Amino acid sequence: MVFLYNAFIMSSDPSHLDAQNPLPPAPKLGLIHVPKSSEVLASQLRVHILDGTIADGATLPAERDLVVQTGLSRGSVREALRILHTEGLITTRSGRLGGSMARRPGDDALARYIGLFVQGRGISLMSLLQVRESIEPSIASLAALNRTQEELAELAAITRRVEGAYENLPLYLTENVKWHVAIASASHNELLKAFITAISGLVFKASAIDNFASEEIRTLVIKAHRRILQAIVDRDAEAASRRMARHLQALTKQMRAFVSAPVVLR
Amino acid sequence: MVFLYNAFIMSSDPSHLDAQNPLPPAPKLGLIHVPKSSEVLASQLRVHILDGTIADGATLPAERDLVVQTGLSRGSVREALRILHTEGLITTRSGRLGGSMARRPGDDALARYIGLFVQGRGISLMSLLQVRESIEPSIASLAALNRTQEELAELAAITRRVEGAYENLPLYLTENVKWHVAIASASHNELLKAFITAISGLVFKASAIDNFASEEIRTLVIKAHRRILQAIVDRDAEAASRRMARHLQALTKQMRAFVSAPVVLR
DNA sequence: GCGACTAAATGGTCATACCATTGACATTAC
DNA sequence: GTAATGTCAATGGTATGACCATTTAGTCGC
Repeated sequence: MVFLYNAFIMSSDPSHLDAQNPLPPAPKLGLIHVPKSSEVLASQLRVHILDGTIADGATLPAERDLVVQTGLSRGSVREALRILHTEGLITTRSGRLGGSMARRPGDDALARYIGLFVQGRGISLMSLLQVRESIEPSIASLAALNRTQEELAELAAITRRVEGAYENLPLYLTENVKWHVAIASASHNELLKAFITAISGLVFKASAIDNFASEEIRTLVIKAHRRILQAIVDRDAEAASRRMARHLQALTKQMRAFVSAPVVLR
Repeated sequence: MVFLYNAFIMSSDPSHLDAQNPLPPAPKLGLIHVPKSSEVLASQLRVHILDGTIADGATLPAERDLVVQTGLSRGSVREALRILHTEGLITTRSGRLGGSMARRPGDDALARYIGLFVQGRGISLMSLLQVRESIEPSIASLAALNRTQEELAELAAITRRVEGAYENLPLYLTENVKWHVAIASASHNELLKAFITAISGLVFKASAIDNFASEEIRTLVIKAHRRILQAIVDRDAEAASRRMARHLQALTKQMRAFVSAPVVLR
């Protein structure tokens, strides 16, 4: 950047002009964004983490090593690491054998940012439920097509756990979230799974405040779960999608009263 | 933290024991996570930005002011600001009247993290197309229900622009993305809009590399756009959803050949 | 009035020192 | 021998102070 600046000064200096060779017409220059040193370093490391050059779980050089490798100050190096940490691309530990460890972006990181978006924009619970109704029928459909035998066993297990938690409302709600995530896992679409993990978590947090899941509702939910599971067992994608859609419509109907307020997170 | 540590030392010191009053059974202690000072500051500021105490566009105190207000070092303050910047919650400018300006999380920030997730996890184009097919029919349906008169005009305009770019492939592709985003805007669901903005952008980047949009395909796309738009004009949610689903299925079919490779971003 | 210069405010970077945490290794007590 | 204990080195966390770079308000000269 310093170089660019000096070059500009020089080219503006008339003493450098040669009357026989006037300057060529000034090239059109766009806005120049001068990146911060920490951002440059973060970008380089990010590329290597994302493309696997730095494998998942591998440790990055120590901060002081990065200082000598890059020629930057320790503060700049630390800011770069802080960027990557915020992006969920590294974790950091103190102490001997400490350091920064690379990791692939996970559902949790994405869920966190979706949460920031929802809270910061004041997204209503209604909108959240619309999103859920949009994507979860497809998830059920994909799960019916793609589920493995192991996932089927896991789905049966979590379905039973939801039923077993019938009397224990907090447990029931958390198991319920896990049920939806388990279906998403069986869809074998990681992005949809990440979305539904985030959405379900947010709906849970928002609805756990005014706990609205009456016994009657819980009974209906359990019946719906069984029917959806059966469709997935039968590899009946169409039925899985349809039943999931009905299930969510029924739930949304029950939540109408709370639905206009923006989502509040604990 | 220092206090906790000292207290623990003291309670281990036998000279403090009273034979008549033996220590009560040790209370169960969980893992203690000691947050970094920068994270504490970032959390506090984040809350205020998200809940609007620091309004959108308001400028935060200067770094040196935060130093005196918080008692932290400038490095820690800067790391906190770097966290918020990475989260998309502030922008920063140098110079007099510079500083950090609060802003609500936007589609761009969320799209960026979805991009990180997709690239870092090696999500395939097929998966991306599945997500698009999951959510965009619902978006079309909501758009049919919620569109305003102004949005209708905008939709007609962008539809014409796509048609006008028929011969200009790069322009055609970017206008095509805008068409999908415009539909999402009309749905009045900000989260779905953010999702489709991200997904469309990723599909665009991935497919712009092997440009596969033949003339034949473009002709079909334009016809489909018109029919979807008509359903939205007619407030026919069911038709809008159905036509969008068919449209996307047709597109996906055309992309089959490329679909197994992971998404590569430019 | 208008341009050029100056000064001040602010973020960006660097260097250095020291504290805090953690785990390997040696030492000691039994 | 083995387990408890202590020591020390590696590493991240924090603080200070200085200076550079960028941007704009204000001032001066014409």
